[in-house]
Amino acid sequence: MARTKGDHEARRRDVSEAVWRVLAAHGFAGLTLRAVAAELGATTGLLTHYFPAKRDLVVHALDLLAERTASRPRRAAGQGLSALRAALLDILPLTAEATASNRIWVSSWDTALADPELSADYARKYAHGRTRLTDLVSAAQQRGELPSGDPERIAAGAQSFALGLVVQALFDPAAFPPQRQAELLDDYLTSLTSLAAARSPYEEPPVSAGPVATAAP
Amino acid sequence: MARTKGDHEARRRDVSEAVWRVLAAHGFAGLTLRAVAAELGATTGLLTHYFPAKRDLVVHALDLLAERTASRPRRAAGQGLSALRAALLDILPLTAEATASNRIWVSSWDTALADPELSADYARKYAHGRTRLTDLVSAAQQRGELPSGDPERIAAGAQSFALGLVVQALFDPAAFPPQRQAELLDDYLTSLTSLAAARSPYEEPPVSAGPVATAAP
DNA sequence: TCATTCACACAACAAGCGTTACGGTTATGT
DNA sequence: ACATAACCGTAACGCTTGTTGTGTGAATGA
Repeated sequence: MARTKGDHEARRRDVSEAVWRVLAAHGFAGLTLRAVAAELGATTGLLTHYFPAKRDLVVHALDLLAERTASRPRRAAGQGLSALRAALLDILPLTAEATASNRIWVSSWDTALADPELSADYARKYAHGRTRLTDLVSAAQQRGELPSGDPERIAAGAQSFALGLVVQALFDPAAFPPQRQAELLDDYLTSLTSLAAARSPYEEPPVSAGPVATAAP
Repeated sequence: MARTKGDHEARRRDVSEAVWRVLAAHGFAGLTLRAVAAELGATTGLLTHYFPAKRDLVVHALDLLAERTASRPRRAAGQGLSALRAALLDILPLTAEATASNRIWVSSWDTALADPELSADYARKYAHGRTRLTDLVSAAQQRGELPSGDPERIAAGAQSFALGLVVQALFDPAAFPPQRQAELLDDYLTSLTSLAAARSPYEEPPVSAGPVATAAP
């Protein structure tokens, strides 16, 4: 029935992997059907056979990347705080593979922010990640490894920290080798650990203070 | 000498501002000379008159954005920890203008990561920001408002936190309104404040632990 | 075995891109 | 007042892009 005895879906995976390679090397600006075809050692005919349009190609590649990232072998996690640490480490570009994934991910933000539908999709995705982290924070709190405090807020902070570290490490891998990333993360977790349960020991003026006005059009 | 009595440089600023508007609305994928010209109410002839090529147009727009961001009115900063807080707040998308700037900035990461020269430029830029933060951290430490500890590391952590919060706020402005961003930042600063000077109260296996191998090709 | 169907190469398409050339208009220096 | 040069609209160029159509060889099912 087919030249390659091939699964239809398996070929689509091959194509998506070629998309990843092109994206990791040249970004979205360099993502053309011909570039993907060349990377695959094929022609655009193959691509259009498996994907009706470029948009579908990209969507499938990103979906597959997310899925694969979610289901990739995660590091051995203990319980409580240790599990939180493991989850955050799994986000960081500590390996070549994770670096490529993160690079693609960061690159896709341009496209995502320009498309409201995609943007909402991403927001949902990050919100989901936050609830996952929230559970881990709660568990760590119940074991007494983290002081009390709104677990959702702590999780949001942790996600911010990890996300920002990803970006920095991508731009300056020399300044942020794996070990340093882990050190910085541990610094962060340590500061969470020793956080007094009583809120804010110092008082500051509200955000709107200063010469810059608060948002709102 | 000219149709508009115009400063040459002033017109170039006008053009760059049109570039910002197009970028904020449609991202780099939607940045075409014709789109910029339309946004400006002019034609591509004007653009090519002021910029020899598209690349120069983009570079100038981003340079100007960085310059303007650096020199925009900053919120009243106190001393020490308060100054650090102010500097970090100035990064966040708390105003409509800052949101647009950050959105453009994040979008440019795709292009930047694909170009080694630009990438190095960005890395230098962030490194510079880190040294600026490092000074603020040192000052806060000398006033006893922050526990001792490598100020450079604390600054790197703070920058990561702010950067990640920027990204989250861009994708989910509803979940991260200005006040919440400030709360999360204050949470972070509070945790720094109460950080015990003695290092890491908990012990963990090294990074390379777990099923995932460490980087290095 | 023969018709069919899948898998893909190949080639051509229109649309949109950055860039270039040109020409008319307007303000300026002399 | 006149030459000059800046300003910028107009239009065309060649190229690349995503997409479409056609054709061919291999595998399949009857």
